[in-house]
Amino acid sequence: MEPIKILVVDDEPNIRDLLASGLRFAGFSVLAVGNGNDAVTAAEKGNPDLILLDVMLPDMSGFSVTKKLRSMNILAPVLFLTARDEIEDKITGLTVGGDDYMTKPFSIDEIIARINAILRRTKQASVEKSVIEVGEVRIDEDAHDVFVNGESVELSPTEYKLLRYLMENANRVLSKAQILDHVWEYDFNGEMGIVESYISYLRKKLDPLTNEPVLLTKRGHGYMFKSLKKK
Amino acid sequence: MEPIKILVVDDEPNIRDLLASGLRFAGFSVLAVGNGNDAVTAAEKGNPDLILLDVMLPDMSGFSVTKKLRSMNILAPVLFLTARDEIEDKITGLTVGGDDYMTKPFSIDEIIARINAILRRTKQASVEKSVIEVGEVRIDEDAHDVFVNGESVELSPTEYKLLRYLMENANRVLSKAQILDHVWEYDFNGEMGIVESYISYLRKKLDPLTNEPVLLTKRGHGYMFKSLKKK
DNA sequence: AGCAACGTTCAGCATTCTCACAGGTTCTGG
DNA sequence: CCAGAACCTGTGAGAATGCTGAACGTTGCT
Repeated sequence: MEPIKILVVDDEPNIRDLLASGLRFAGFSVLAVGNGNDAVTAAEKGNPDLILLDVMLPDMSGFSVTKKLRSMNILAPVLFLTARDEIEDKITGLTVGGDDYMTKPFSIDEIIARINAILRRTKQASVEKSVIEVGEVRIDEDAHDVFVNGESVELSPTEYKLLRYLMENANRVLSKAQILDHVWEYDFNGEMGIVESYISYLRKKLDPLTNEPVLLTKRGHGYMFKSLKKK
Repeated sequence: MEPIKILVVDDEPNIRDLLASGLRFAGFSVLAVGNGNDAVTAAEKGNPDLILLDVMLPDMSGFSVTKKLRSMNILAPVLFLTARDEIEDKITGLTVGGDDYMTKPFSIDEIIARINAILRRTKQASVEKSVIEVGEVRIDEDAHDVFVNGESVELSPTEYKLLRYLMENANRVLSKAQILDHVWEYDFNGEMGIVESYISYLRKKLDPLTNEPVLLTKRGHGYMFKSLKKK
């Protein structure tokens, strides 16, 4: 099976590397460049399945890059990255086709979820299903719905992301640092205690509906989503 | 089968030697350097499978090293080492890919376990399975779960590490000094009586579930995990 | 503006863990 | 068979870790 190719375009090396290593670890084949011209060249040669494109680039804007690509008949969907206070209005018009956009700062897991969502929509086969089901809990990625034994559960955005990350790694201990790095935005500067808080929130919502606790504390190591049956 | 190559980067010679000899004995091919510049050079030439990287280096931080490596397209996973008080502030963002981190002081066996965990997740080949099974006892390294004849047993972190070390060396006598060196943190300066205590704890938890004692005392020599069947 | 939902920190509480110690038990050499 | 060595294990103090409710600021919605 061919790996899915992603072209990452961001001028900040930190963000670029963060994205590259995160996406590579998630199984994508990644090519990363730092400006618009290189992006066009790389897209032409590399024929990526998706382009992760910062809107603010040193030489040309992400819009121009997209326009140029389209005129060259390169139709890979684009996931735009933009700072929170930058022009959200102008972006909305651009997310035609399969495109989408995200604001910085983001969490790496959220980026991957969006990428998968886009690829799913643009009829790429071989992309994982939009439903994650482990034991008694089921998540619908498209609708952002969570069900426990058929009963719907309302989760806040952060609760949802945390649960998804834990379920994607079911039956594997995840340290608080790993959870923080994957679920929270990359510029989060707080304490790990917040993970404990959110684990607590999730338990309060999930445990009344499950036959046995699904979120286990592995003292000294971290947390684990447990299910008897394998995924 | 090619040995797995590890690059060790730490400026304290004691720690560096401890790591190097411990990892060599565990079967890895080790290259050890003392600063960030040498690390970059060595990584470039040596093409290691994993990098053990102290965050505090004399010339540049572990972050910069990683950044430099990534920009050179050296994608070996990194296991960061950091003092316990440096942890809380700047550790976030480190474990995005397959990376992980550990706090100093550590135990050498714990380092090896983490290395294997990372290698298991990145390259799936040629790395031992995450399950250690000897006789009636089974350990799941990913979940940190312990089963005796199918029944789950709850162990504290130290109990778990001790049991793992004994099982990795099943049917071989281990002296208390060896156990102390492998299982306890390298700056532990207590008495060996602690080993006796933890052996006792383990027996109290394991013996009720086994058909015959698995932890044998070799008076005057040490302890041994015994199993009739070979692993 | 007012309100509700959310994210974040913090402090107090509870639990668990580590480790030392000490008295008891088993083993071994002479 | 005795004495000393080696080992076992209960007790408890203090530390580490984790849980949770409360408070507060921010954001978005009506």
